[in-house]
Amino acid sequence: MNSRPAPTSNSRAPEEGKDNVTRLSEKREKILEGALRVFLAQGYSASMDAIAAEAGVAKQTVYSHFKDKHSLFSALIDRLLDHFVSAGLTADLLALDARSFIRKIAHITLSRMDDWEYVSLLRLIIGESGRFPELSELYVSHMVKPGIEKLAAYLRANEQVRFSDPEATARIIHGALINFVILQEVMHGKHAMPMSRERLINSIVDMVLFAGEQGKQSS
Amino acid sequence: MNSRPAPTSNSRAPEEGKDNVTRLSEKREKILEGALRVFLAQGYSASMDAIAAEAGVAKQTVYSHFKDKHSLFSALIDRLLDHFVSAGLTADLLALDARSFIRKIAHITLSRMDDWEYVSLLRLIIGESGRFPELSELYVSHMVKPGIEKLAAYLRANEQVRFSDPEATARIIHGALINFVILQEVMHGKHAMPMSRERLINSIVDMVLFAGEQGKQSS
DNA sequence: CAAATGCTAGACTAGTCAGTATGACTTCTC
DNA sequence: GAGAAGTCATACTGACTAGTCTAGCATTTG
Repeated sequence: MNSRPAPTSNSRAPEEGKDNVTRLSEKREKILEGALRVFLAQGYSASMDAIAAEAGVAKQTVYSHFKDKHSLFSALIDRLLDHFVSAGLTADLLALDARSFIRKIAHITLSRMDDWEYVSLLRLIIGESGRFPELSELYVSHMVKPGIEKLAAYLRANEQVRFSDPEATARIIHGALINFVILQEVMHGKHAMPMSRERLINSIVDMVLFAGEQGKQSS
Repeated sequence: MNSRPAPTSNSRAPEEGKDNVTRLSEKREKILEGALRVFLAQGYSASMDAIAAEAGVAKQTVYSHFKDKHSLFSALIDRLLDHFVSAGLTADLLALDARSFIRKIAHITLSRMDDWEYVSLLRLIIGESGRFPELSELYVSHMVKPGIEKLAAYLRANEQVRFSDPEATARIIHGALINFVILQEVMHGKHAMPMSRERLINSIVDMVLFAGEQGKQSS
């Protein structure tokens, strides 16, 4: 026993034309991609063997790039958060009129319902917010806070509407949208309580604009 | 070695005055209470040894009442869901005027932020909604759906307000409230983005009433 | 060529965990 | 008092896991 198997022809492609730095981060990239699939599917309890296998990489290689499981997990979540942050609301939206602006924001937020990675990330961050409070705080401060602040800034600056408390109003809009994502997709509620995105968006837009109109009259 | 320790004086209180059924369910109750504390604190990955210890019961006793870990977990979540459902909105609230009604609903919903068990349950159900979709569906159909339907029924029936889509409006109110709980407590966002409950509630009430008022005028 | 670096497969350590088995103790019922 | 039912502490099995170690292979660099 203990027969060492025939050394599998360890063929590695030449990979010419790539400098050291690129090649250095190549394996790291593969590991993060494998970890993404496995962690998002199975949660933090996923095994390091499964991650290495999914990444197509030896377990030792994982440990040569990341100190331990916690580090890998944190690095992955950081990366994912960065990825989704960059897809936030851009400056050109601010030129839109109030109705179009809110519609657009709502559409962008709800479009993430179709993104398995986003839905799984949401579930993972909320689920592990007990064990990894620093990650959920990162989510709040990097994704939620800037989004709500930008929305509030728009509501405060726009001439067409006036609210007594734009920050709270922004939270209501955001909460209605994110909770829809959580309820329908994260918690699989779309069968038990179906509702089209358009219906929700229409109601939000109407409600906000009515209230913003009223705020102007009473000022 | 392998010295069997002196049989600890297995003193059991007489427990007179309790019939068989009561005594039968006594251990089960202790197990569920221990499981509650441990599962809510550590998630599904908590060990059965830890649960038995927390319940003050032998592990074998746990397995004599529950087939396996999954059964115990499901039974516990079922029970917790029942517990929180019963504390929902009661019939006497329906007599309130629109402003008071919405305030009351909001206060009740947000008061659960102070309940460690509720916050942990929310985190647990969302976090395990990948592994246990049936539990999150139970949460949706037993807690969320009835609540939103009652709220929508009120909004539809009340003479003081009129909405083009009461169901969607109810979802907005519910989403704004629950998301506040998730953001502030479940995800520990209350330090990064503090906001008083009263501010949120005032904005929700104003927004809904303005919109409900407008809906009447345009009909 | 020779050293260095990064990788691979696989064995290994030390520990945990779900679930089962054992044998003894207590209480109730007949 | 005998048997049944429930419980207890403890030990055990088998599987799995995080992380380490070894020894060898491939490529780059000096």
